[in-house]
Parts: sequence; structure tokens; C-alpha cells
Amino acid sequence: MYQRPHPKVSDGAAAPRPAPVIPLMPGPLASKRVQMEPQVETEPVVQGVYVISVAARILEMHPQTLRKYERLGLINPGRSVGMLRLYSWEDIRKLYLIRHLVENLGFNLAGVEFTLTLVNQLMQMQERMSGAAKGTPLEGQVEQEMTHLLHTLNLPLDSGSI
Amino acid sequence: MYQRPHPKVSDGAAAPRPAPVIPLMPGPLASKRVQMEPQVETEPVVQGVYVISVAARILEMHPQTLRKYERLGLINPGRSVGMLRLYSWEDIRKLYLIRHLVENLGFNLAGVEFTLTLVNQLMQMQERMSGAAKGTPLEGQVEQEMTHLLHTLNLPLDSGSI
DNA sequence: ATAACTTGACACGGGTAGTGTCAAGTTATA
DNA sequence: TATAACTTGACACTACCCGTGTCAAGTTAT
Repeated sequence: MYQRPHPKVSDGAAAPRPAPVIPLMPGPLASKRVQMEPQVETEPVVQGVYVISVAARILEMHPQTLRKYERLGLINPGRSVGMLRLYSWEDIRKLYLIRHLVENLGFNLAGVEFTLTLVNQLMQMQERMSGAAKGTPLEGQVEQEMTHLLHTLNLPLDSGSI
Repeated sequence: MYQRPHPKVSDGAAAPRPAPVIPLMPGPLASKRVQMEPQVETEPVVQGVYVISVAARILEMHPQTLRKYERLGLINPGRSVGMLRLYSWEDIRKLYLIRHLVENLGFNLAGVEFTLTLVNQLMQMQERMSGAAKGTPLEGQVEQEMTHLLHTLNLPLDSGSI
């Protein structure tokens, strides 16, 4: 097995990263919610958007890293009228996955881009096949296979990710 | 889109790499076949094994690179009685894929290991689902989905790879 | 008005990956 | 058998990647 080398930064006695679980909902740390999304009347969504410092604090990542990821096209947060980056919770979830790929699996950014595409394609594929298998004995196997695959690949994804 | 940076080495006026197609059979370059596999009578296989210098020449890769890949667990060529590495054509095919992932897609070795696992899992998954879908309207869709996925991911694989 | 923040650009440093070199051992050929 | 050619494993070097630090200029909030 290819053993991933030491972590990038030797933090001395740094606290270990939290478990590689991607939160489905904003946690209590997501305070200082700067700006609320324009609420659509028919959809009572409670999720806000976060300015870069808040997003970076939630993710425990450096703001410059977030900016670089955007420049490379890995993420695409919204912008305020004054050009401030506004990170939605979807952006945060995606960044959690990216952080997992980089820190836990040791990918470089080319591998990260590939994996984001992979996850997207797998989700679309599952949707198509689940639809086509409806009513057949294969009904449940599609989702089961996908869950098994993601688990084998160490991709901690709640369905509907990315 | 994440644009992969410049190639690793600025070769000056180096010749461009051959197209990223993984040969299914040994080409004419695979001369100087050093040692033949012990021929099983019931299976007239014509494929030989190659010593590291020959494998490296076929692949246009550095012998040290092949040794490093083995040390990291990406490949596992056989050994002669005198500890010489013996690369089968399966090993060569795998190395073609690895070279593609590194040179064309820009992966580091962690991403390479991930992708090798991915390809393995996808092939097993296809086999299971093709078997289960036999006789249903889904009969052909499984292989079609897999082909589409591999194409989208820029994985030039003939079925049965790796 | 002023403090705090964001943006974009640039640079620095640790780590990765491919390649070069070398002594010791093995294989092939004369 | 003698010798040339090759392989092995170890080590070192170098280019490049990626996270992070810094800074001036502009924006936002108190």
C-alpha cells in the first residue's frame, strides 16, 4: 500500500483534525452569519452565506487557501455587490470534502478536481440507474453498490453531495 | 476548471509523448524478450515477461521510477530466482495507466493509488450489476454507463484493465 | 471618521517526485 | 572461467507544488 507521507505542516503539538465527517447542516460555530440569502417565499430556507473569514474559521482553513481554490476553479462562491466572496453552505460542504481529500487522502489539486468530477458523475449515474431499475429486482442494488463504492474509496459523502 | 501547470521537466525541444492510449498487446518495441513465462500446456499464452530495462524502454520511463513505484506499492512485478524484477504485460498496462494519470492528468501518487482502486472497484461493480441485470431492460445500460463514466473521467481503459 | 475587514499580488519554505550516481551482486557471453 | 553488461538498493540533487505570510489599496461597519 502506498503510505501517505507526513502531514504537510509539523504543528508541533497541534490538535488533531476533527473526524473526516462532512457536516450536513451548519454547526454552532457558524455564528456571525453576515448576510442572509434573499428568502424565497415558497422555500423557507434557513441557510445563510458566509464571508471568507467566517468560512475559513468554520473549515479551519486559511483564507488564502480558499482564494487559491477559487482561482483554480475548484469552488465558485457567490459575490456581494462589493465583490466580497459569499460562501453558501453548499460551498462549505464542498470545501470539507476537498479538505478531506487533501489532508486525509493526500491528493494534490489535480486529484481533487478529478474526484469532484467523479462524485458528480456517480451521483448522476445513480439517479439514472435508480430510475431505470424501478420495479425490477435491481431496485435496491444500485444505491447499495454506490454506497459500497464510496465507502471503499474513503469518500464520506451524504447522498446529494457536491 | 483547474488548469494543470507546466510539465514537470522542460525538455527543451523534447518530442511529445505518444497519444494516451494504453496498448492491449505488446508492440514491436517489445523485442529482446528476456525470459518466457513457463508455458502451461492448456493455455497457449504468447506473452513474455520483461526485465526492468526493457520495461522502462517500452514505457519510456526511468527504471528508478519503476523501482520507486514498486516500493510504494503501486505495482508488484514478479521476481526471478536471482531477485530480478520481471514485468508481465499486465504490469506494463498498469504502468501505462499510471503514466497517463501522472503526465496527462497531473496526479500525485496518492491520487494514482486512489484511481487504481477506483478502476478495480468499478470493474467489479460492473460485473456484479451486469450479471444481475441479465434479461432485464437494464441489460445493456450497465456497460453503457460505465463506458460513459470512464470517458468523462479521461480514463482510457479497455475493459478488463488493471 | 476610523477600525476592521477583504482583495489581489507576491514571496517564502517544506515536501513530493523524477532523475543521476555508485558500490555490490548477478547474469550472459566469449 | 573471465569479463562485460546488467540489476539492485541506497542516497542525493533539483524542479515544482502548495500552504502560508505579508502588504498596499479598497470596502464595510461601527
